[in-house]
Amino acid sequence: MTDIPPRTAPSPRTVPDPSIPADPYDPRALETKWQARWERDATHHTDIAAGVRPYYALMMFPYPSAEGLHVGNLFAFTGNDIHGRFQRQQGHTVFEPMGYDAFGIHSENYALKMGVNPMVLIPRNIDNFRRQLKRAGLMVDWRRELSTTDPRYYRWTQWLFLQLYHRGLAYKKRAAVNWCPNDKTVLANEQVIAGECERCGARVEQRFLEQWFFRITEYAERLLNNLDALDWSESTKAAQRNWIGRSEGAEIVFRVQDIMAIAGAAAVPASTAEMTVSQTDIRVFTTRPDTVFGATYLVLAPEHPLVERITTDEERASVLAYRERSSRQDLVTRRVSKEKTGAFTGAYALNPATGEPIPVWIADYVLMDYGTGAIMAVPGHDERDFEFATAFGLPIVRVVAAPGDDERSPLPTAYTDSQDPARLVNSGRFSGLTVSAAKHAVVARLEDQQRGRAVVTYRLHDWCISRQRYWGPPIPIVYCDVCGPVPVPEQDLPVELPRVDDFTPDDSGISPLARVERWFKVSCPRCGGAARRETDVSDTFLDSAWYFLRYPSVDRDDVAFDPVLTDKWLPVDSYIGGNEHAVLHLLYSRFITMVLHDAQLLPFEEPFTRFRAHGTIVREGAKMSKSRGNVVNPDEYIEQWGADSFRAYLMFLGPYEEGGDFQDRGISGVRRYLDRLWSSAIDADRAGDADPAMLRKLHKTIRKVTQDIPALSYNTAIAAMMEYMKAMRTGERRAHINEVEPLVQLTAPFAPHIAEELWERFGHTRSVFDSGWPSFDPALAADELVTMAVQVNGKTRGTIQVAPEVDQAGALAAAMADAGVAKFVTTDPARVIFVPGRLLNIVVR
RNA sequence: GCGGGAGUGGCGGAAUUUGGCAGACGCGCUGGACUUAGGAUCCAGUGCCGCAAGGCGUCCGGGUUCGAGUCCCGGCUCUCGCACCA
Repeated sequence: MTDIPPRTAPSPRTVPDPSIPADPYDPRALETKWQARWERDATHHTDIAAGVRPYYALMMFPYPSAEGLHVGNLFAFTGNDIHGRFQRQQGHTVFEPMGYDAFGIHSENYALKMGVNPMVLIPRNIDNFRRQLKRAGLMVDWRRELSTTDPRYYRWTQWLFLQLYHRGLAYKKRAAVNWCPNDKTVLANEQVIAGECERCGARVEQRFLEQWFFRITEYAERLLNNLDALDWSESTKAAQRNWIGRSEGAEIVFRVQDIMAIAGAAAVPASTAEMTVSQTDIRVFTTRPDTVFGATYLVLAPEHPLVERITTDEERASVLAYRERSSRQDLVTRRVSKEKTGAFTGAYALNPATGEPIPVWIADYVLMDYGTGAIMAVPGHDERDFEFATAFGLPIVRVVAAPGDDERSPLPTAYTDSQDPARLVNSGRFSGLTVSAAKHAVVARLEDQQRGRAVVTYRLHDWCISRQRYWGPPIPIVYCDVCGPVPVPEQDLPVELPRVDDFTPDDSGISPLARVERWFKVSCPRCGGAARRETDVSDTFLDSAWYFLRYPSVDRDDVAFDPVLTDKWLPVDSYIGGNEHAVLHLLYSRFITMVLHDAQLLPFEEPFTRFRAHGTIVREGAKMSKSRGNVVNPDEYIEQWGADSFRAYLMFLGPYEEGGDFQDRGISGVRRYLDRLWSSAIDADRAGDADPAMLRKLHKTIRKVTQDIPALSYNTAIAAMMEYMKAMRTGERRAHINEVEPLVQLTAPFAPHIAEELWERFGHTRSVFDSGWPSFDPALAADELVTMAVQVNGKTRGTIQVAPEVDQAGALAAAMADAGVAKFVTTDPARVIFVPGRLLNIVVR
């Protein structure tokens, strides 16, 4: 910080300085006073059971890092706090809770580094966070604070797991995970930065481990469709649509030729509802079934289960070698190098459209976890297939053409147009059809032949919720040799995390909890025999996927969330948070809410009625980072300028939903505003009447602020108040109390401490937040005279002061009386454009 | 590649919803007042060129219109999310 702090108290001098008021604005003293007063008077306590007109104003709860509160946290919380305080002044009972998302790998890694159990560290971090948050003057009901690491909380996280388990939405399967060979641990996706471990920088490997999953894909369609009706930031909805990644297409069956010649394979046809599938039929997914005549080969993902069965003896060695090579390659290098590699299996499949045999390849450009893990390659009309076919000399056939294209000439590149002028060629009876018509026709034909069907595929995967780590809620499952996996009975929850000294992850890929025998050795809840606990813990995102349900019921140990309170407070009226959680947290929360709705535990299926993503703050044009050393420490600024100034500056520096540039110098502007508010209020004239012109200005300001706050246009709301302040003080005039008092109420959400103090000094005994909100009189907010722009041929040549209801003739007369205008009007106007109250345009030829 | 957002003074940003005085508000800067002093406070000015009259100005190029930062067409740049997704 380079700025000189403002003087808040008289300097120690022998002669009193007359320019320093006897009673200056002293934010430090006053903020301490009011924070204590709020606590004493329970000003911020929410009457959960009996409060009227409930309004749930929620912000994403923080991860309590050891570094303390980040300015980004405070930006988010302050924005929510202003909204909440405003709603309270509108007469709502506002609930603005705070909690801590304290499980997870961040905390655990930090604890490992310090060599202290996170059970010890986390409470310290939380204490520090709470101290900082209180200093910022948030309207939080601290009695309802929660931490996800509290057994009273995660007991219900485990309960939630069981609800999904009982509904068949939790299952276990082997899956690829991120493995850091250096830290010997599984990493969450978020812990992998550009293919490297975020802690040590080692290249992350793929490992296959048994994992617990939630069947979120079963909800894909609902998660997608509901978005349309949600009042959420458009960018967030777009990110979710993107993530869900719905695509319409077809599944087509290719029969592998000459099955009996392949050793060990038995062609036993099995019939499904839609089509006949034999054990070596290859199902592919395509969004372009219209191009099936151009499918000149098939590609399977290297790890596709059919590979072993169809590979011929001659090709076995090279196929296995390729498979081995690609499995060692981590996902990231695979993405970086887009060079096409692959191996021929020796097998051929019949193209159901042409009847021709086409070769079956494996290649890592086909992903096992999307579609069916197999594609029909149409090199003529897909860029990747074109590259592959070129690299391996496979045939390229044109089956779509624009008018005028030579149907026989070789394609220089893949022709991927599927819009109107493009038509099918070389496609038998389908030639001549448009792409969209052909899609339907081809699928219909394949359905008749039982060789295909229309399907919808999603990019969304099932949610892997298990973590082979220590710092999380243990998954409440017990494995019994006799009974198999048995859920822990609800009355036995929580399954408490044992306190251990050594929670270092090891090379086994198994949770550190697997070393705690006294903990995992249990008897089977069903048969009483010897059994073993699940030693994986659940993903942090599960903790945060339901916390908003817990706040109103946080003092209840008999239920996760009380139905009556839930009905009263939820869904959340206003949710504010960062767009970095646009997909994971917000999608998981929606999913969990839908599941609980289906289980008839919640009357709604969307948790957040309104969501707004706040922007990010940069500093002096650059991203804040520890390495740059340009991180804003809220404590320092609050110390120097006061919490009120800091809050107001954060809200003023840019549009809330975009964030902005934190410039150290800028904070002095809002501080000056508060200084002036202070002195105007202290010196306010209590005799006589307010200036009518000023009252008109006041009512306009009230209208502007009242409209801007719900829209989160905090920067313009503050600008409007500053503008009013300037008007009130022009020519060093003394403001009348009736001009200042409502301004204090308007300022209150932004700068609560100073507002309370001034409100009290005005003689009120109750909190300014229970004083209501100034109303504006539209008649008063309207001007007596308006300034209209006068243009000649579209160029502004002057302004006129007229009554708002003046007609065209009146405005024209007034305009022509203006010499500056008249001199441009040399002939009779050819035309006059009149916008009442705004503008007059005189058109001369 | 797909999708979202954005380009406006020296700087942060208003006005884009509904086409109607571009630059609100703040920072910074300039001048002045008060003052022993000022990095405090207060007053005035501040888009660019020009003594002025006036001209020019919202990423670039077209268009619609009496009138375009705002609408339409084409392009450029930045930014965020997803990405060999078939």
